Amino acid sequence: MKVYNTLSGQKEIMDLKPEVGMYVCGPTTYNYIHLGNARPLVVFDTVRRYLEYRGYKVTYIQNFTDVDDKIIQWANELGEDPLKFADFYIEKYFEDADKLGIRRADMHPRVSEHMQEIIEAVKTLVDKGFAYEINGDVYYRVKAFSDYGKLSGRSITDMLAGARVEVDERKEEPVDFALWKSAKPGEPYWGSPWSKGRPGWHIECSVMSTRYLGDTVDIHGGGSDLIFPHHENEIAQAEAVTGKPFVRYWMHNGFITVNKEKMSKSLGNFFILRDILDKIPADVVRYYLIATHYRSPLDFDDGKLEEARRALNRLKNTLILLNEFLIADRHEKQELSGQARELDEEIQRLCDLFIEAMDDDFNTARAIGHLFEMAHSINTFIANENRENSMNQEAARRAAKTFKELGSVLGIFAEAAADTESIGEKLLPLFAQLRKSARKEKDYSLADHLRDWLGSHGITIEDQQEDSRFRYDNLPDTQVLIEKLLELRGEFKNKKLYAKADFIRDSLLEQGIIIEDTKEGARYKFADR
RNA sequence: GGGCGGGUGGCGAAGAGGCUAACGCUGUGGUCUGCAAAAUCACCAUUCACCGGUUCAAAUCCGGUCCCGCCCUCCA
Repeated sequence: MKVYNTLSGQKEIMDLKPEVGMYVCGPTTYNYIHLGNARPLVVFDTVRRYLEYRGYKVTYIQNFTDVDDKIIQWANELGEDPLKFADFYIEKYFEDADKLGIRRADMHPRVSEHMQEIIEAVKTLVDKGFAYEINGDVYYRVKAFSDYGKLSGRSITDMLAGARVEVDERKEEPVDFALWKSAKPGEPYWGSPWSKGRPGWHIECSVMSTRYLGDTVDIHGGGSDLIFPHHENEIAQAEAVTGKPFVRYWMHNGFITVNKEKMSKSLGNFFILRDILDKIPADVVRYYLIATHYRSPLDFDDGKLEEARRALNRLKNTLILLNEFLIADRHEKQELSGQARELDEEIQRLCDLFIEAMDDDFNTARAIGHLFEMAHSINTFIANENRENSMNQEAARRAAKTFKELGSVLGIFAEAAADTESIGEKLLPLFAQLRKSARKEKDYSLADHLRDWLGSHGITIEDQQEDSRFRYDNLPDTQVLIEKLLELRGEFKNKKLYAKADFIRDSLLEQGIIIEDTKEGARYKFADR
C-alpha cells in the first residue's frame, strides 16, 4: 500500500506491522460540527475500515479538545460551566457522527482528563531546555528544536526573520508558542508547578497520542489547515520529549469549499452537519465526501448532493435487483460455467482493481468507479439471465457478497434497519394491491392517481412484471396514509364498489386499525394490542 | 512575499510516459412498459489552461506564461 506522506511530500510505500496505531485530531467542542468538519471524519473512518479490510488490527484514537479559549469564552457568555458546555457538544458530536456511520474510536481522550500527563510533558520540556517559564506561562523554545518546520516545509531562520506573528514582548522569539497559560480571573484552571492555568492547544495531542499509541504513531491525520502550526508543534513537542520520530505517516485531507472559498467558521459560510442530515440520507453525504480523492478540494452546493444521491442510487439499485433475483435457500455450491462464470470472473477482476485503487493512497474515487462497473455487470447479468438456474443463483450470490462487502468498506450502503416494520411499511402493500387491480382493470386514471399521490409524498413506485417496487427515504406519517386509504374507500363506496371498499377496511383491520363509519364520515382508531 | 496543491467533455471526477482519456450526473436514440420509472443497448473530449522543449512516444517529464484554491492567525 502507498500513502502520500505530508512529511516527505510524496507517496511512500506503507510499511506497517499487523497492529496499526492511528490518531486523528478531533473537534474543539464549542459548537455543532459542520460539513467541513465531517470530511476528515469520513475520510479517516474509511481509511480505518480499509486497513481492517486488509487485515490490520487498527487502534484508532480521536481526541476531544474540551479545554480551550473559545469554549471558555462562549461558556462564560452564556454563564455556563466550560466543561459542562464542552460536554454538551461532545454529546452532540456523537449523535452526528453516529448518524453518519462513523465508527467510534477505540478511545476518545479529553484534555480535561489528561492534565497530569500534560504537566509532566511540559516539565520534561522545561528540564531538557526546550521550554522556559515567564511569570507562570510556559513557552516552547522553537530555536532549540533544529528540525522545526520539517512538516510544513519552512525554515526556522525564515520564520525568525519574517516575524509576522504578533509579538508577545516576553517571549524569547516571536515563533515560540504556549505550552501552559496562567488563568485570568474567571477562567477555569488546574494546578501546576508554574501557575494555576491550562495547557496550550498543541501539547494535548502530543501527549495523548503517545500515551495511547506509543512514542511513534503509525498514522496521524487531520485537515490540512492543521499542518501548520498544530502538527508542526506536535512534532516539536513529542520528539523533544521522547527523542524518537513522532509519526511515520502524516495524512491531511483537503477542504470543502463553497463557491471556491474554504468553508470555515470564521467566514460564516458553513453548513451544520445535522441540518444537512435532516434532509439528506447519511449514506449520500458519505458518498459525496469520498467520491473525490481526500486530498483534493471539494466544492459544495445543493446540486452536488443531489448528484451524489442519484449516483449512489444507481449503486443501491443493484442491491435491490440482487435481492429480487436471489432466491432464498438455494445454496448449491457448484462449478460455474458460461455467463455465470463470466460474471464471477468479472467481479473478481473488478474487486482486484478496487483493492489496487484503495492501495494507492486510498483512492476512493477510483475505487467507486470500479463499483459502478460491478453494478453494470451485475445489472446486465440479472437482466439477461434466468433466475431459476442454480448456477446463476450461485454467481449472483457471490457477486452480491463482494459488492456489499466493498460498499461497506466505504460505508456507503447504510445497513437497512432490519428491525420492526413500521405500520406505514405494512400499509404500502395495500397501496400496491389497489394499484395492481386498477391496472388489471385498465383503470389507469386510478392507477396513475395512486402513483402520483405516493410520489407527492416522497414514495416512488416502479412497476415490475407482477408487483411494484417502492422507494423512499422517509415514509409519510401513518396518519396521512390511513386518511388517504379512507378517502379511497369513500370513493369506492360512492361508486358502489363495495368489494374494494371492504377490502380496504379488512386490510386495515389486519393491521390493527379499526374503521368506524359515522354520519360525519369514516373514523379510525388503533385496536389495543 | 514564502510554502503547498491544482487547471481534463455541458457538469463532477479518475488517469501521472505507450491499449478506444475510467467512472458518475446530465443529454440524445433504441429495447422493455398501458403510460412512467428502473433496467438494458448505443451515442456524447482526435483532445487534457497556454507557449516552447525532451522523447520513437507527453494530459502525464522539463522550462516559461496565465489563472485558481489553501497555509504562513483560531480553523477539519
